[in-house]
Amino acid sequence: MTHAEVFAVVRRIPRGRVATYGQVAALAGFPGHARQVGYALSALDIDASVPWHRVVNAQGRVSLRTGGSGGGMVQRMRLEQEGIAMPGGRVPLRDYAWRPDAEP
DNA sequence: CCACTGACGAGTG
DNA sequence: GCACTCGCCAGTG
Repeated sequence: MTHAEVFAVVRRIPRGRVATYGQVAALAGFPGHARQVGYALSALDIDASVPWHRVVNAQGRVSLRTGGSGGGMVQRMRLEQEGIAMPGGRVPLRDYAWRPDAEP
């Protein structure tokens, strides 16, 4: 359950899709460790070579300090750049959730 | 090396 | 829908 493991999974998230913390943890082989995934991402740099912005919480919301230093705005901006809208301030997971089994 | 410190999730009332 | 509880690990200073 190292940060590297988490990043490896996050890097697999296809563009235009989002994954939840719990999903990433499960795919990394550590179901139930969603929190640690969050801790791992917290160590990431905003310019890191990882699509960390595609990771949202189970409610489709951006978990990082929303409104604080504007960090959350960066994530939202990047998501919209990929065509992922956030009506109501949250991502409609029903439509954008990443489905590894649905990949080509 | 020790202690602190966090991007969560699921269940219950 | 909201408030509260418990379970979890690795990195940083």
